[in-house]
Amino acid sequence: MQWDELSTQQCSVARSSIVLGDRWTLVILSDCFLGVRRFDDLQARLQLSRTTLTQRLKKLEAHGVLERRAYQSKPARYEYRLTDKGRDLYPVISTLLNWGDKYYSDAAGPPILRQHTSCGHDIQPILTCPDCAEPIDTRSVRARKRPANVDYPKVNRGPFR
Amino acid sequence: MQWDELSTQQCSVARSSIVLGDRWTLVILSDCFLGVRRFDDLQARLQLSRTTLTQRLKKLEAHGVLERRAYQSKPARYEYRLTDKGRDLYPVISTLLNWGDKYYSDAAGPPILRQHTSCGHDIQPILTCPDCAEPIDTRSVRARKRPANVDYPKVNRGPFR
DNA sequence: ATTGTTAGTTCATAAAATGGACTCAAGTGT
DNA sequence: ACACTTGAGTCCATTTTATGAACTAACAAT
Repeated sequence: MQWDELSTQQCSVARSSIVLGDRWTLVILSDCFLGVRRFDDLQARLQLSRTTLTQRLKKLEAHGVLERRAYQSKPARYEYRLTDKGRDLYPVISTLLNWGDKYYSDAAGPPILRQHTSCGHDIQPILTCPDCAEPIDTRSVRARKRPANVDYPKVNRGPFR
Repeated sequence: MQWDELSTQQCSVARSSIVLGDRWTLVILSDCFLGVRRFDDLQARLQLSRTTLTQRLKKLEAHGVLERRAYQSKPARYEYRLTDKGRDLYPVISTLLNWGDKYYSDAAGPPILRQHTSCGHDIQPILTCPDCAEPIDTRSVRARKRPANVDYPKVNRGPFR
């Protein structure tokens, strides 16, 4: 199977991966969350080829994660901004950051700190249950297919029922 | 810059991306969290080429995310299991799943449900502050470089101070 | 008139991904 | 005894992507 046919899978991770599971894409988004908006800034900071950057930005725009908008007209210049859909990726980037902080920091700790503005602490956000507020990890969750429904395709993913 | 030189960046997302920011890697891990352990099962379920799967598994093993272990010896057969470091990626996969559920589900809802075993609800875990327990999004966190320290390299990442 | 800035494109080369066949070491069926 | 199957890969030719360096268009500044 080709990489981009993966979207046909009934799996949200697979579908998300089409957009995000590419070289450079996650780092580009990370920079977007840090406030970088311009082509040349992204290129200079990430040191990826301009060709690849162009392709990634087009793809992110096509998927509605970034919006390309003119910030001046003579000459026409464009910048890239996160859409609401893009901003909804914050938890993904944030948990990825947590993991990198835990396993790849030097002895001085994480290079970038995140301060929670309302309580003032430097934090590593955690996953919790929206119902009971308990912290969530692998073992506290059980995955299962959604119930069969005549009107919708049967879910064929998962080694379980 | 080549993709794998990205690790030299002082950025936890960049460092994590070397391991995860590749085609197929996130979906492979997703399957691992669902309990898939064997080469042929992964290959059949994901429909990626055997060559690519081999490379990805080797890389994940090299980075300590998966462990390759024999489950029988005549003939020798191996399976792949998440290590503790790999299990720590659950929040990344889980938030990715949330995002896919939100933007790519059909009208019948998410194809796979996650039940919180302790409270019984089907949930989409959320990010919260470990100190004050408030939900976290982009706007509630301010990023900054760690304080300068003579013994450690200065952080050169980030468009801010 | 020349130089600089920004957001790209073009093109040749290098690196990855793909698909299909093949291997190796057993185990199973007839 | 002989063919067939299983599982975890490897090998190789072809196709697809990525890389790097140079180039362009549209203006602004010196």
